[in-house]
Amino acid sequence: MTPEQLRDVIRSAVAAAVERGALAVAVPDDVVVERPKNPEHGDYATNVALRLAKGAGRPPREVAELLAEELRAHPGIATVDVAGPGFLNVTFARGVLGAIAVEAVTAGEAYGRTQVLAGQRLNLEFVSANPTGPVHIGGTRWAAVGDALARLLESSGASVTREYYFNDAGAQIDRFARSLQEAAHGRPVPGDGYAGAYIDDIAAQVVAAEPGLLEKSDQEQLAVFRARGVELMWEEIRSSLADFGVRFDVYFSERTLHETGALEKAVARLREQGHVYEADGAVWLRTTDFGDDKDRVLVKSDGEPTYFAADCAYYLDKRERGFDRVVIMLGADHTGYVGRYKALVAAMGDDPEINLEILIGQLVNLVRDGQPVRMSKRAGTVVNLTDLVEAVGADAARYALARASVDQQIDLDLDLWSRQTNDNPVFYVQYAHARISSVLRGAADLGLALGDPGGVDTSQLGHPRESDLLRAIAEFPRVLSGAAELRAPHRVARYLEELAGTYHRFYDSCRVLPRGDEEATPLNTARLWLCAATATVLRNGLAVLGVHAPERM
RNA sequence: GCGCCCGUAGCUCAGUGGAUAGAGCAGGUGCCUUCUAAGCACUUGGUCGCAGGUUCGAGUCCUGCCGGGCGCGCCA
Repeated sequence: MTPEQLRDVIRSAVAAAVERGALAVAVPDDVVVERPKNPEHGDYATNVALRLAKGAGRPPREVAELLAEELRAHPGIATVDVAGPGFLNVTFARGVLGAIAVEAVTAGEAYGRTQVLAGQRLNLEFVSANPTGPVHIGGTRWAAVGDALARLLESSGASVTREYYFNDAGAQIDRFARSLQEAAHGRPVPGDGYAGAYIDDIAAQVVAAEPGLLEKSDQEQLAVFRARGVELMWEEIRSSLADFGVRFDVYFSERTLHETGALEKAVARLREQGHVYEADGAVWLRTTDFGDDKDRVLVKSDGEPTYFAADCAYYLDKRERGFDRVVIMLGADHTGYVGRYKALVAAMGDDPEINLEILIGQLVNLVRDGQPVRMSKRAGTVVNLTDLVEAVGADAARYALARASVDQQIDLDLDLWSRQTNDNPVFYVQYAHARISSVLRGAADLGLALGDPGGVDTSQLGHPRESDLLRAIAEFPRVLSGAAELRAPHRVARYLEELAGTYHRFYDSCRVLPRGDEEATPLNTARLWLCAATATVLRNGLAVLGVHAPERM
């Protein structure tokens, strides 16, 4: 029996008590079933009696006793105790918990998937780094977290489009092109330009591809550096993300918004809605009508559209593609955008509480020798995605970035991570998987197979460490759906660390394979299923985080 | 000044109103002739920033204060 099934059983017990007139309450839709920390509190506990007591006008313990009586009649439940202020502590009958191992193995890759977000069409935008340089450390965090979130949402039944918005228009592209041009001529880059080895590198590639370029007119040179430079930078970004295991469904170019008249269309729509006005020679959106701090300029007095105007057009485009909700991940340095973005959605006639979700993540600080690393583009001390992957490997990098809450600033110690030792919890988790793989190989060598699911005697699994492991495995679907709803991929990582620990402790006290020339017993087979189930969950969980589950370490 | 995030063990951090607040690392003591010791057991370490409030119950919710980070352009 899974916790979800127990929840239904408890709800039925409440309904039955109401039915026979023993309890006068509304049957709750949601019943909380939790895994008690203290093993003396049974396999599962519920606070349902505490919650119903007030409505029933009776002491919690009395309500608990009533429900306990109903629950005891269930064949899968061995004991029900009323404890403390009115908790119900439930212990399953022997073998009932063990069935979870069979369920996990049988479901395989599907174990943990739910339909809690079924029917939701989501557009998830993340990274969206400008093509004027490599993906920096902050963008790398969003790559790791955003990709994990996308997988998490999908595992809960949502339909997700991963999107990258790519700012290939505007002044920063002009500065980028100018920087390339100066570098190609061996001149120092302009003060407001971009510097670094990658600029020299791309400049050289552009020149190599366009013989005679440096003899052409200034305007012609700039045009070529702009077009080819962005293209090359773009390829580098995409390939570094691909090496990181992150792919997007849509790469959306800002330039296309300018070229297709989408900006004008968006401004026209906002004007129709009556939220646009002109002042000081500029065109404004009255975002203050929707809670923003101040109104925002759409078209500057020089006639040029603002970045915000492109945002409006981009939102309109997403909206017309039929998404229920537009989710955008931004760094903490973009917190100021939330207000205006909500306002633009409202001004378009949509509901920002329903159609928009902005996830703000805190920044990543780098630390070396316990001292903060001052990053400077000009000094070339920027650490980017590729540097991080080279230093610690993609698995460790992704795991490290995804295991922290996005609300938490990360201090990434470069020395620590480049040591690549077991300071890194990813090894702890991966090691558990490798260890299980080794046991399963050993079983195969002995001619031991899992066999038919119906042939397993799950009642063999009664050791406390076995029960711990089964309960941990049973949590997985709830961990995934909870993490998806809370947009908190780090919960998956933390859960996997706990599961790995639970397995290591099981392994330490429960021998899986028969020793020497012993005959295999039903207990060996049952434990083999338990191992396989654990491996399934570790694989599925690591897959959500985009981290490999090695068979050997 | 205003807005958002954070403050939990020596360090880095978990903790969706539940019972005795946890993990990894660091420190100490043990455990490999048999399934991977990248492991396990035991152990040291806490006024959950401070003060009020809400309730059967608060690290978690509310208010105020203290401390740290980020943001408040006709930049992108």
